[in-house]
Amino acid sequence: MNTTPTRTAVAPASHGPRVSARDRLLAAADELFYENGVNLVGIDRVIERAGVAKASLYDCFGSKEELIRCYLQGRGERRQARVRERMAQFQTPRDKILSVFDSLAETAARPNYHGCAFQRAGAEAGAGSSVKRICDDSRAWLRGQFTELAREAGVPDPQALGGQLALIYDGAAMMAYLDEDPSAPGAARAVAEQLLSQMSK
Amino acid sequence: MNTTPTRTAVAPASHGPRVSARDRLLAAADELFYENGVNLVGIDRVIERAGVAKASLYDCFGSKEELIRCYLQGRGERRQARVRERMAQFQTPRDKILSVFDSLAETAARPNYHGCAFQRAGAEAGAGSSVKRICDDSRAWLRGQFTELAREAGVPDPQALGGQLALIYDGAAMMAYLDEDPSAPGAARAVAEQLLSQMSK
DNA sequence: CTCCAAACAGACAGGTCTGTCTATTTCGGA
DNA sequence: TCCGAAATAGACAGACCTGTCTGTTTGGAG
Repeated sequence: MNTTPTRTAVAPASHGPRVSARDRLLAAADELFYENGVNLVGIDRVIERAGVAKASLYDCFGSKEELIRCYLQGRGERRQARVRERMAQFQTPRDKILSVFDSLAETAARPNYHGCAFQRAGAEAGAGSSVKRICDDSRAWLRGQFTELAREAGVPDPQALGGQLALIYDGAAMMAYLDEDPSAPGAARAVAEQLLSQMSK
Repeated sequence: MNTTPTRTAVAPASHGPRVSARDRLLAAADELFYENGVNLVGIDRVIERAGVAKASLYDCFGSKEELIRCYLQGRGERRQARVRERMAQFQTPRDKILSVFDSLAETAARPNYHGCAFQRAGAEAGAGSSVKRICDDSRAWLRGQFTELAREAGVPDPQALGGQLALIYDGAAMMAYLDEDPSAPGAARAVAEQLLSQMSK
């Protein structure tokens, strides 16, 4: 059900529902789940925000869990795009790595920042759930990027440095969220710089 | 209500209820809230685990929120004791700082580690709630310790270094939890060492 | 022994949650 | 114009949630 194109994804050009119920549900879920946590937000609030009937939600997604999965998938794809776009503006592995923290700084500076969606959803989800698996995938992707760049930079132990950079990223996201401290990503970037300068010697 | 000594805190030496209902409730809450998150665990599960009547819970604590507050307070006091004890075994500010990460490594290596209780509860709690305030207090205490030690170490900007160390601690706790990676605190300690060695030059 | 506070069991209220179901409306394409 | 898919409103079931209340039992202090 979650792969149904739902009539016309492109604009119907005239009256009728501007966007499909599926897209409105995803937009509402993205706001509500991210702002309040997936467990605290009920189906009723989502469909009310989306202006959609409950049956439509279950026709489109089949369950709340599947809606959460799709919400996180969208977040993941958008983060990947943001990070890749930033990285592409730089040449050296070192600058590409640091650009990830600039990307985080930009995101965390937004007034309605509520931390890393994958940290929060992963912590709320049960250990073996499919939601947790999606969070794990996104986390592994970012860590993999760091590790790959560390390898390209020619450091002696790319896996170790990749893990450290991912750890710093985690800490910055958490601190920016819980302490409402938008300077955290900048502090994390400074730590990363020290790690990189030390490594290159 | 939450400060009532409840009959006899010390062992009644004979039959009867070994420990007070209050203490059994706190022990049950400590396990269940920490393992599953404060929002996912209902009152009924707590009283069932504690072997206590529901009325006793509301006599002792008045509300679930107050029980959560007391649960977090206990966690905070125990963490403070652990960290202080570790730090006391070392002389230099540098070694005291690193000992905090050793303490975290020990905690995170336990099989039922579920991350930092204050990170998780703080993320689940609403922005202005009293639960969030307790989490903020514990986080501020740790950050303050780092900053104070950085000051004693004579670094040029103790606040900045204190924040960076707290950030690394956050990242290590998160990564150890979500990725089930018990090596994270060790990696964080290595980052801290680099920060400290660089600073001292 | 008597009294009182603590703890007990358990029903109950009122709300929210996920998910199902019925019956109706809307709209594009054949 | 007519059919079928998509969407609609809204009732409903069954479970769980927090919190209140009634009435009973227990055990130690005076």
